[in-house]
This record gives sequence, structure tokens and C-alpha cells, in this order.
Amino acid sequence: MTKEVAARSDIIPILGEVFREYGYSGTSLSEITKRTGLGKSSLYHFFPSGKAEMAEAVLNDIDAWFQQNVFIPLHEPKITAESINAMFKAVDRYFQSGNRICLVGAIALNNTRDQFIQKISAYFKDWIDALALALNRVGYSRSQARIIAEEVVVGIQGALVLARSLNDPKAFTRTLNRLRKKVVFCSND
Amino acid sequence: MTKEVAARSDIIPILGEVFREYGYSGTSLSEITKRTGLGKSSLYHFFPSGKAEMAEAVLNDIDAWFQQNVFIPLHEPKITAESINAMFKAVDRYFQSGNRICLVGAIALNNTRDQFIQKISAYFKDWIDALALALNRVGYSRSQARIIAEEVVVGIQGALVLARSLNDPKAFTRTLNRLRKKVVFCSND
DNA sequence: CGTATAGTGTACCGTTCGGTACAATAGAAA
DNA sequence: TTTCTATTGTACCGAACGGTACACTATACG
Repeated sequence: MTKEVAARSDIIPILGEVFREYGYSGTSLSEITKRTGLGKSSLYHFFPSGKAEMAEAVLNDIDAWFQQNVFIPLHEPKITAESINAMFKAVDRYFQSGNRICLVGAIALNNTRDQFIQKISAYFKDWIDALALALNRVGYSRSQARIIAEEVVVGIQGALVLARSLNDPKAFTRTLNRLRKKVVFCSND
Repeated sequence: MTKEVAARSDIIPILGEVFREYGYSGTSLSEITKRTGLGKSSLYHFFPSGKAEMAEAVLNDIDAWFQQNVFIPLHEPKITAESINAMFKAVDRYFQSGNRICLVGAIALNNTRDQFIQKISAYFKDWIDALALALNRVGYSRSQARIIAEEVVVGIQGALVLARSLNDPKAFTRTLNRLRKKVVFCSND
């Protein structure tokens, strides 16, 4: 019952790493067996529908992380500039200061997107909605909050692309700092 | 000599479409034969090294387009705000107002990146360099021009991710307009 | 015309793909 | 111990993969 290692939930992060590295179609089951140390039979025991179910589980895992660490905190009624600052910290931690890509965004750019379009669009919608709500509560007008929230999410995604393209994680850090300063310290645009 | 249809250069845009749709690893030769109408033997006649050479040709094609329509115009010594406006127009046309993704960015997020890293990083470096130079000539300080140039490219890439994720090309148009206004009309940040 | 080269159709190669069948094992519960 | 379920190793499947061999046709050029 109280097993030290709960297999299924333990391998999901590994699956995430692999998908991040090879993309969905580029990830083979043999690579997954290598990295997880599990044979095919075990994998199909945990994920009867195979690769698609694994990716789904990874996306759910990502969504859960963002719900807990980003979206829900932004929904707190008593929100301050510091709370929004905290979001930037969480984001920086999650994307390892630009060394980690956004799997959701990466999948969105491939044809794999069609298979996971609900989760992908929900991820970005939830993020923008939560941030817009928080910005509104912190003083921005409703429409202004929407615009800035979208700008922040766009900036984060673009910065991840650029950091990866230039092999320069600092590009992500620069963008994150720029966005944080813009949102938290001043509202003049 | 003066053939009506020069096969190799004609199919490169088709290859681009296919890679955009399926990603590099997700694109199979059989899909390519379907879309181009060419058999494997013809494909290997034009691209002896196979899929990798096709992708390389596509990336070269993209680079040539951006050199001609974006980078070189930005290097014109006599540059005006209107010239920068023209860049935004060219970008909007290329990405079909948010209905087309950036293949370079998409490849950058996959492990395929390692194979094409030089071309990918050159693409973004050239873009930012050219835009920064133009912004500098138009009145921005050198350091300010760099920062804004990066912000613009980051914004474009992020907007393409978001537009694709939300199935909402308008998100791209919104971002492009925001960036254009910020860069062209005012320099207060 | 003849000849050379550019381009193509067909059949095939070995490998890897995602996925399945099933018997064997491990471990907790009784 | 027995028993049940959770987990795994091994062997295998047909299909698709990227790529090659080679003979064939079309076309340009002398």
C-alpha cells in the first residue's frame, strides 16, 4: 500500500523530459524504455493506450503544476504586486531560467497539436485569464489587464523559442525581467 | 534550358508546407511523395542526402526570403519609420496574419535543432541585428535599439505560438500591431 | 539522326516503428 | 501456505520507416 516508489507517477516527469527532448513524434518507445528503465509491457500496463496516453498524462501533470503554482495563486482575492512577482519566480523556476522549453508550446507548433488541442488551448487560456484577473485586481482596467496578460504570456513563449534558438538562456531571463518590471513597477504604456 | 517548371526550386515551398504541418521527424517520405507528386527516386535525385537535405534546402529558402524582404531592407542607410513599418507588413504577409507558423522556431524547439543549429541561430541573430541597426539609425540609442529589437522578435515568435495554441490568428495580429505602434510611433518605455 | 544526361517507376533492402500475447514473477492479503 | 493482483521479460506481429538499385523514359544538344 505505502510503496516507497509509486511507479506511474514517478515516470511521468521522465516522460516529460523525453518528449521535451525529442518532440512527440520524435520520441520512440525504445527511447522511453531506455530512459525510464521500464520494458514495454510495464509501460503498456501503466498506459494501455500507449504513447498518446503518456503524452496526455504529461500534459495533465504540467497543467496540475501550473494550476497549483501559477493559476490558483493568481486567483487569490487578496492579491498584491508581490503575488505577481511570485508568478514570475515560479515561471522562472519551471523553465529553469531558460534552459527548459515549454512542452505545451512545442506540441502546439507540430501537427500533434490537433490531438491535444483542448489541453493546449486550455493551458494558455487559463494562464491569460488568471493573470488578467490578478492584474485587474491590482489596479489595471479590465481591458488593459487582458492586453498585458497576453503580452506577458506571448513574451514568455517567444523568449523560450529565442533562448533555445540562440542557445542563450539569458535571453529568457532578460525578457522575464523586462516583463516583470513593466507589469509590477509601472503601468505606463 | 528555359524550362517552364524548374522542379527542384518548385518543390521546396511544398516541402516547407509539409515540414510546417508535420514537423521534421513527423514528416515521412511517403507524405512528401504524396504532396509533391514526385516518387522517391526523383526526390533522391534532387536531394541525394534525403530528408535532411530537403530540410536544409527549405531553411535556405526561408533565409533567402527574409534576407531579401526583411534583413536587407533594414540595412538600407536611409531608413525611416516607414521602412520599419514595411518590415511589419512583410512579416505579417509571410506568416499569413497568424495562420502560418515559423518553421525555424518550430524546429528550434525539437531535438532536430542540433542538426540545424547554425542556420537557426543565424536566422534570429540576423533578424535582431538588422532590426537593431535600423532602430538605431531611426533614433534609438544603440543599447535601447538592441533591447527593442529582441523584444519585437520575441513577441513575434510568442504570438505565433499563442495564435496556433488558441486557434486564433488574431492573437498574432494583435501582437504585431502592438509592437509596431510601440516601435514606430513612440519610444517611451 | 545519335547520344548523353536529367528525371522517373518499380521493386526491393534492412531496420525500426507502435503495439500485442502470454507466461512468469513479485508482493501483499488471507 | 494459498491466492490474488500488480508488474514484468521475452518473443513476436504487421506496417511503416528512410534509403538504395537499376532499368527505363523523356528531353536537350550536337
